[in-house]
Amino acid sequence: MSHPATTPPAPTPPVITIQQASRYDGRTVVIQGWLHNLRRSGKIAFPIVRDGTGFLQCVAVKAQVGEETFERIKHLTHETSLRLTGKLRADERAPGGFEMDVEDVQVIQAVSPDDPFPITPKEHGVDFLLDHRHLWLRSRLQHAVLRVRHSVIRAVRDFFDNDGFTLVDTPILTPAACEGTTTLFEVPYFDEGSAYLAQSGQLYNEATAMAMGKVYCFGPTFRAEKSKTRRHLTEFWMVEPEMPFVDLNDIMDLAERFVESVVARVLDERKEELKTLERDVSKLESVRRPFPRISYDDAVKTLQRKGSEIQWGGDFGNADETLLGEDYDRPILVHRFPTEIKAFYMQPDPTRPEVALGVDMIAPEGYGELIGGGQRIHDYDLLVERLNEHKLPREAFEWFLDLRKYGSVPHGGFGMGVERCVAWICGIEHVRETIAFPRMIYRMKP
RNA sequence: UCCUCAGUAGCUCAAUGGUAGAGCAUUCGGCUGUUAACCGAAGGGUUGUAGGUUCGAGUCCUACCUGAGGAGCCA
Repeated sequence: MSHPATTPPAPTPPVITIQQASRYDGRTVVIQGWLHNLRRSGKIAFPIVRDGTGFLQCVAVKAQVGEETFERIKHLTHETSLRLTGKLRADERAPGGFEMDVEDVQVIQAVSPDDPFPITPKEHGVDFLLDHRHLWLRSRLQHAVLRVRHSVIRAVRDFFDNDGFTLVDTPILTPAACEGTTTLFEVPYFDEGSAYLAQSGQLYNEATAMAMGKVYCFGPTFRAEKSKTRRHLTEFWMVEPEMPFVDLNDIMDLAERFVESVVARVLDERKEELKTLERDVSKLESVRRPFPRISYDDAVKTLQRKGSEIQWGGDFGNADETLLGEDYDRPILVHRFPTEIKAFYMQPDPTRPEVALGVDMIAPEGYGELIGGGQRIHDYDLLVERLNEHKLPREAFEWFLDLRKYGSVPHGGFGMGVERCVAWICGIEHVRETIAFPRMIYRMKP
């Protein structure tokens, strides 16, 4: 079937993302996105469009686009979805360095003026913003935080993948308390009665490490504790490496290299976002090995000198962690905590059984504990003793004891909460902004 | 669970116990380089809920509801 030759069709401009704008300088392109803001005067309008990859200032001059198109642009409402055609041009006056001379606008769905986009350019309260989290995500700061989070997660995976670790994900539905300490979310589970949402993958990691060598798991973690602070979520993401044939020093070495590499990666990949967040990047550039290593004993003395009420044997409060971290320009490693305040599986120091071979990494600037970990008990009899001391049901831990029966080796690892890491790197107050849909004690919607 | 604070227009906040107001958002008008644009006008209210004190309550008292910050616990 043939058509009579008429005028050749006009070349269709390429559809590009805002991120690609610099590669199309001087060319006519199509941008698909949402109207972020609109400034206008009588004969010129500046629609600012976002498409998920960035923000682009556009310019529509009445004399160029024509009366009818200009009128349509003038009345566009916030967050209307649209397709803009125009020529890209480098311009210092535009916030992103590039702007588009609009030739045509096609509205995909217009936001009704009777029910305008609720989040305005002015300030809002936390309650309102969290109720509208599904829309709040569109704002510049939230967009920047989630892009940093994405880079952190990629950096975490790349670090372990390139360091000889195998990803072995651990179950989210678990039969009982893994550590017997924190409160768990209970869910009905067929004839078995109840299952509990995982609060850590570590115990399973100890099994997979004996099968695979160096392993890590990376997934959501659940704590049903009624914590109500800027550092807590009930659902958060945690990465947990576990290694056979290592001691506490090896674990601290790994934690150091790991955090250094994650921070370096974000500095490299997310300059724009850190700028949007007004993060003082010099505070991140100083995050280089080696990190100071301080024993719990010395940490307690330092804290007492600084006026803390802490006594040897007690755990650090948030104020203590801030006090400890404030003298350093990088994270610090505090090691060898009193055995009594640590989990049942912590390996005691053979030269001083009253302290355990555990380590916490405390972030600077008051962000608190970033990493917690240490060496695990590898001796069968000692582990049985600890289970008894902690009044944990032995039957539930038979499989865990098996690991000490069939070729046990010294081993250990740590866990890092992704949200605390992202909050620290971004320099934001509250972990709730570091995850798309935060789950907190009094908030589960949207 | 405990302590502290807050709730007024769609949003952010004012209002000595005496007529509920401003900015933003929305609508209309003006403006050719704006940067949270600006200027003028309009519409928009059961002051979280229930009770109480008072001639009179957004304001004072009691209880409750909702939320925030912190403590404990933790990453």
